[in-house]
Amino acid sequence: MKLPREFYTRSDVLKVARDLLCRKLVVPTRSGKRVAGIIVETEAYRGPEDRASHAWNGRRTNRTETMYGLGGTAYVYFVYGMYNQFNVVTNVENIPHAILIRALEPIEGLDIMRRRRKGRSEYELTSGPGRLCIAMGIDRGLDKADLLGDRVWIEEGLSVSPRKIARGPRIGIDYAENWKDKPWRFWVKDNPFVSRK
DNA sequence: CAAGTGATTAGC
DNA sequence: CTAATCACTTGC
Repeated sequence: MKLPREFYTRSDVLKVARDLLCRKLVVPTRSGKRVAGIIVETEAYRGPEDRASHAWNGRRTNRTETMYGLGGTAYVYFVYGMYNQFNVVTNVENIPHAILIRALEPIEGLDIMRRRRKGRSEYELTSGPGRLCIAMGIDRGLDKADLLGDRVWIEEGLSVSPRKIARGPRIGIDYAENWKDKPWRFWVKDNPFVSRK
């Protein structure tokens, strides 16, 4: 079952980021096979007040426009000249909240992932936001894709026990001044596919 | 630990 | 228009 629209349009992005743990991210291939992974690490970004968010201070440009869309939309952008990053837009239209998916545990289509990440160990397949996009075949063609559509979606998976959730500061946002230490990164405790220990 | 890579952004 | 930056990964 795909997660319903109401899952994404909730107003508390931190809550949605936690709830996304242990859900299943699915991308079908052109030949109709499924590549999928269990979400084990997320980060919440709460524009416009969050200095770390691309939509900080109401910044609304060609790239960030996607974040102003309806909850349940994919926000995929390109960084460091090499990598795509997959995010989930939350909240209602015109409130630019989003959640970065930082790590997955591979669960379906392992053969396809291994081919796309040739020479990498099992743990390196999807343990990082750039890595998982390569393994899943996610690129900017999926920016603005509806997560209730058929190009990329998230299924219920399992709901996670609160005891299994850890939280801490977000990664790679040293520029974010007083927002950089907020514990808005969530992960599944002891899961070996989390991007950093 | 630092290079690499090019889209995006701010600032002129 | 130009220059700096970047929600990262890899190989040294």
